[in-house]
Amino acid sequence: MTDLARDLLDWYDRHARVLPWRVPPGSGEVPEPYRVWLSEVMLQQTTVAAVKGYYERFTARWPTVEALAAVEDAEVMAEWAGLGYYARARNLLACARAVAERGGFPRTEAGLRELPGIGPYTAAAIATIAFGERAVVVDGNVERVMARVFDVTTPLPAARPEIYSHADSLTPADRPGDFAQAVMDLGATICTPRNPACAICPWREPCLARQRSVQAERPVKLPKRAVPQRRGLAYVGRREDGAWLLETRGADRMLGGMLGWPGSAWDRGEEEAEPPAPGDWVALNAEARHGFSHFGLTLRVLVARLPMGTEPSRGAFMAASEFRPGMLPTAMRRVLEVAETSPLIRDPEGIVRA
DNA sequence: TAACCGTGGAC
DNA sequence: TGTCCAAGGTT
Repeated sequence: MTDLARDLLDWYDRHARVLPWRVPPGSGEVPEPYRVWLSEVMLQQTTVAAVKGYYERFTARWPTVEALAAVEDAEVMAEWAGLGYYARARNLLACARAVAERGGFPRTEAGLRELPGIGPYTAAAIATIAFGERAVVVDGNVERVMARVFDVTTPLPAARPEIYSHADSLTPADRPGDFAQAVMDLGATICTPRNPACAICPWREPCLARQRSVQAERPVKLPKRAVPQRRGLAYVGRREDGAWLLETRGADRMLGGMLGWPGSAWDRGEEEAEPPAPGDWVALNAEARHGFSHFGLTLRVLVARLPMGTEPSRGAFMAASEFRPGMLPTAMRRVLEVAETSPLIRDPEGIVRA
């Protein structure tokens, strides 16, 4: 083991973050593969703070991969709502069912890599954290830490092979899982993107970027292009008994698998779409805005109070007692907030009485 | 390779 | 208010 790895493990033994999916470092305990896998998938491009509540709810409802595998799609998607990147939830279910079918998780990085939603990072992380395999774990934290310690000047993402070899050179055969988590903790708490706390870093002495005072400029990244703006429209229909007209979005669309309001496509500049049911649709003045990772979206909102017996051409009615705004992805929640400024939606029964 | 795929918090 | 970004994967 290198001196750097030893120094970092010593630091980790004293400063490891306490997280719901972790066991204490150096305890000899190993967390269940199911919990490691679930946490790693949730943590893909997502902050620890955002994941905690979702992780607790998922593990409380579904304590094993077999339990999760048996759940209906819609139930899991509703529980995932708000966490984003919904392909993760679709792959999560596909993976759970494959694992349940084969009788457990593969115990090697290569085996894990075959499963849906498990890429190079996640396969390495599960193999090393849950099974103790020596695997080279490279996430955004590791990229930043290695780029600084070795003063990598090649811009990301082209620097990935170089960074991988640096991480490989430091990863020990003993406690490789703790080492991987230690680098990630270092990146999350000390070697942060902005204002790194070099003064208290266990790697402050060997760090080349700190020696050269260029740590703020590492890693070098290629500029990303500006996000375009798109428009569309959404229909929020509510029946006189309070039921909501919703559709499950196709898996090949944006927000695939999630509940949403029927409306236009957003990708062809189309602001027109047939209403999902006959009725007196009223356009509201306010628009719903939402920022996605690669475009901004503005939606016109049309609302209608629909009579009992209405037969929708798109979507289906969901009883008011079954509906919660938390089942919706955030963009659709924004549409709902705008729609609820109209009494037609906010209080359909009041209209009936009037 | 590069585009696509969400969200909320920090600054 | 705008920008950046987080334990990435898929195509």
